[in-house]
Amino acid sequence: MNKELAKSYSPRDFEDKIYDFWMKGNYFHAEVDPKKKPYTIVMPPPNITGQLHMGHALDETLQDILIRWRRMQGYSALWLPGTDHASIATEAKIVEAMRKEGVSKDDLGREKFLERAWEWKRVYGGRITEQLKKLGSSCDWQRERFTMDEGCSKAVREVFVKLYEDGKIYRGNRMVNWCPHCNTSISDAEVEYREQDGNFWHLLYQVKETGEYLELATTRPETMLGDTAVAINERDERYKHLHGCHVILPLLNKEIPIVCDDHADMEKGTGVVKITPAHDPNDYEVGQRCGLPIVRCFTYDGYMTGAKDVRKYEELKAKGNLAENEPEVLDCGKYAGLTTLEARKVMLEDLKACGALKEVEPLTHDVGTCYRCHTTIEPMVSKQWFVKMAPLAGPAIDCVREGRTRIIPDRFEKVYYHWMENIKDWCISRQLWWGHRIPAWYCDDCGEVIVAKEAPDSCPKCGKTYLTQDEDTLDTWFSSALWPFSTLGWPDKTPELEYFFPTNTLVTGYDIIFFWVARMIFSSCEQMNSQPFDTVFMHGIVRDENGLKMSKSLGNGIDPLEIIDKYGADALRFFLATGNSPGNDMRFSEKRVEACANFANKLWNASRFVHMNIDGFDVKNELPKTLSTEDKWIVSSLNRVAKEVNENLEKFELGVAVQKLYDFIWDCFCDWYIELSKARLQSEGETAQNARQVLLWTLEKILRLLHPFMPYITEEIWQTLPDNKGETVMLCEYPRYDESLDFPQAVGAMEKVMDAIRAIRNRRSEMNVPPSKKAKVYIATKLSDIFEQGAAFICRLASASEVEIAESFDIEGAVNVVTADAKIYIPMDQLVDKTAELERLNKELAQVEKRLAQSEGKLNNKGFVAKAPAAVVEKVKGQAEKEREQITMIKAAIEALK
RNA sequence: GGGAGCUUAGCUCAGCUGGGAGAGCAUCUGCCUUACAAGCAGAGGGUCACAGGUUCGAGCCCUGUAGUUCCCACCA
Repeated sequence: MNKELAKSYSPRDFEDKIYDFWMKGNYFHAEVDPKKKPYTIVMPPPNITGQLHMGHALDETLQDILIRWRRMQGYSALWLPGTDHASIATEAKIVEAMRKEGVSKDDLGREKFLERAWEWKRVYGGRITEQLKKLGSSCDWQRERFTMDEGCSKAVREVFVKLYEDGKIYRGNRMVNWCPHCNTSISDAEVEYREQDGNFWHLLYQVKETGEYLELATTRPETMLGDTAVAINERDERYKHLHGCHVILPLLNKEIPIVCDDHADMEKGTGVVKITPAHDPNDYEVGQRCGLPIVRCFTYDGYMTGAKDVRKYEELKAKGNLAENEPEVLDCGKYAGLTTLEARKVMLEDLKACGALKEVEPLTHDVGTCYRCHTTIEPMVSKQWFVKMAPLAGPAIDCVREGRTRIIPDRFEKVYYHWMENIKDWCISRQLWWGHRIPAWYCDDCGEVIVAKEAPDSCPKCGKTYLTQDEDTLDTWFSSALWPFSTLGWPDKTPELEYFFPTNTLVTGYDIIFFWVARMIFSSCEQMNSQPFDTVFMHGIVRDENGLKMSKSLGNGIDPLEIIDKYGADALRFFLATGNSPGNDMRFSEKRVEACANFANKLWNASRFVHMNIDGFDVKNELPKTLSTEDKWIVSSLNRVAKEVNENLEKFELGVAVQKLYDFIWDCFCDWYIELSKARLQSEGETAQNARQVLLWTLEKILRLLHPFMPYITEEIWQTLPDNKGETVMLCEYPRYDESLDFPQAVGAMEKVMDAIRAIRNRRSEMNVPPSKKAKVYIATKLSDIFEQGAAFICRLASASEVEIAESFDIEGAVNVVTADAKIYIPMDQLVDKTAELERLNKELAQVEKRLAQSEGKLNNKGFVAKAPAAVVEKVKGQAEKEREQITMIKAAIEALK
């Protein structure tokens, strides 16, 4: 590593090099170590199709901060990385790429398609992980996993079989969300509702028995071909006479019954509802209750069914292979083969023509769309695999309610409960090829269903060997739900699992609570009988500079890699950590990234200053035996900031922690301590040597404290410091509060002197006196010791030529400054504008008097004195005392001027 | 329809269990004070959305109102 610090801060020159250094040192690797406490984070696995975006950058940064911090605290800190196969997203990309070549999935066949998919994974799966490295992520790459690797696949089969054997997984025809574009079922969680303009089409169905017309409304008239009833409410007086009657379905002239069901709400519309059990979730329920046939009129890829579809159904029927709830298929005749939307148009014209369309009423409503392609979801009855949620939800709710898993911020716990308490069975089968194939086989001969971890040789029922595996694959989230334990070796009993599980912190965005967090919790409760992690640390999303969600379609995404290239990874990380409060969205701001880079630059230059002064001397990285007041002040301040940083990290208030550090490094260390040290550094002997040691010691602690946030620059600088213990700052002990390093008296004294310096600077600045013009300063104070000690600083930092200290002075024609502990005179005769000075003094007097009035108001308030904590009362008393003194001093100054 | 968040300086946002309103950027002033002009020293700028309430004391707690964003929900 470099022993020299470059002249200027240029992150590009060293970030990659440092990462290599860490990798070579194997510092990210965490071992099972009984001597240490484990701390584990499993990385939310990015999709293999993914490109690093700001959301990842935020997620990874927060995790890396936590893991580096815990590692430095001495934990065996494991950050386990990996990627997700993302079945639906990846398959869509591959299909799209194939389409451009004019090849379809069916052309290729399953086997060839999967070869191609694995090739895709090989090419792109590593891209995202390489990008993560740019951020400085200290993951244990030796333990990197993939949701479709052998271990994870084994875990998937294990869980599937177990749940099946427990009766918690079943297969059947149920209403599911069908995406006609992706050509697969999706789970409820994968449906996104979007507002769309539409219409209520009011239709008239004639009652066969009475000849009257029933009016009903629908937003999807094309489903009417699948109507198998109309429903009314049993108590609805308007329709009592129609119980047991029938209506004639227009266009088909088919007779369907009028049924009574509570789903028909008397308050809504006409109180009459058409019932399409095959294409509407509610109607499906009504159909089940009333024993209605299910008639399907859409194909699974979004067209109206026709003769061909009917034929398939008939074939199945002939074979006796119709399952429970298998929908009948309708030949839609003239509409067959049209897309559902085309059919809607034509049908509306036909309905109008036959007088069945009474009215068109425009409305906007929320329409379910596929979260991947945003195609409108078609609810369809289809044969799928489901996880029974009722037995899984209870323990998962208890897990959070009893605090075994804590969600931060806790308002998300409510969201979690609400979802869990109302959860329906989880449709886990997908009509896709890329994913974990469902471990179920069907006997071609007797139809027996065999669910097993490995492919069976023969049918256990009839002994025949013609078995066909289920064509479907599992929902991607089925495998990611097992991530916290499948990655640690489960179902095998590995030492890693024993040691690192349950994991500690899960860091993720609130947008995947349902997809992932909730499912990990119930899966872990079920399989491991334990929480998967003790804390979920939620963050928000990163929006663009205008507060809009970054998205591909808007083209407003900002590439983290470009930002890193421009400002360095440390600056980006620092930006993402600053102002981040749990669960809240944040806005990206290049200006602020720049400000963070400036901060890095500041630290860089401060380090150069330290080098300039210690190079060539034999300086130990330890505190000297005797500390001056300013040494004690900086040591105490550092010590206190270490405390605050640790406390805030414990609370996951990374934004607060990082702000405290920023203020300390910039204000306390750079702007004050370095300036204060200059005088001593120019002297000789022990005085200078002590200053060098404190500078080095403090800087080194600063680098440690800042390391989790800005890993690269801290390492680069640390490597150049003398007297280091160890090879890398990332394995140094993280500073903790140490009572023996707290010097309250010195801090108090230093602050009084700093107050005086600020006050003098302030006055000079108001009067536009350039620093080059020095002036003698007289300080009237009762605390002469403190100011004697601070005199050199006042000279240096407040442009004083000389400082004289006494209890009081009698000076005319001087500028006055009053602090809480001193009255300061600066004789600058030629600069003193008597009227202006009087004006200013009067203004100041008014201000202090106002404050005194506030203080006295409190103290005269019996309630306050009686009820406020003693410490608060004392504080106000002290303030009032100082304020009275100040008023006396200011009044005296006014008198003197007159 | 239900739920949640947000509303603080010109802009973007912090503000821990209630105890004298903060940062960054922007604006203005003065400085090349040899670590840093990516900087230093200062200044201005806020009825903490509004209205009530609790309290000795409210940006913070409670109730209501308005605006805004998001989540959930089968509204035909």
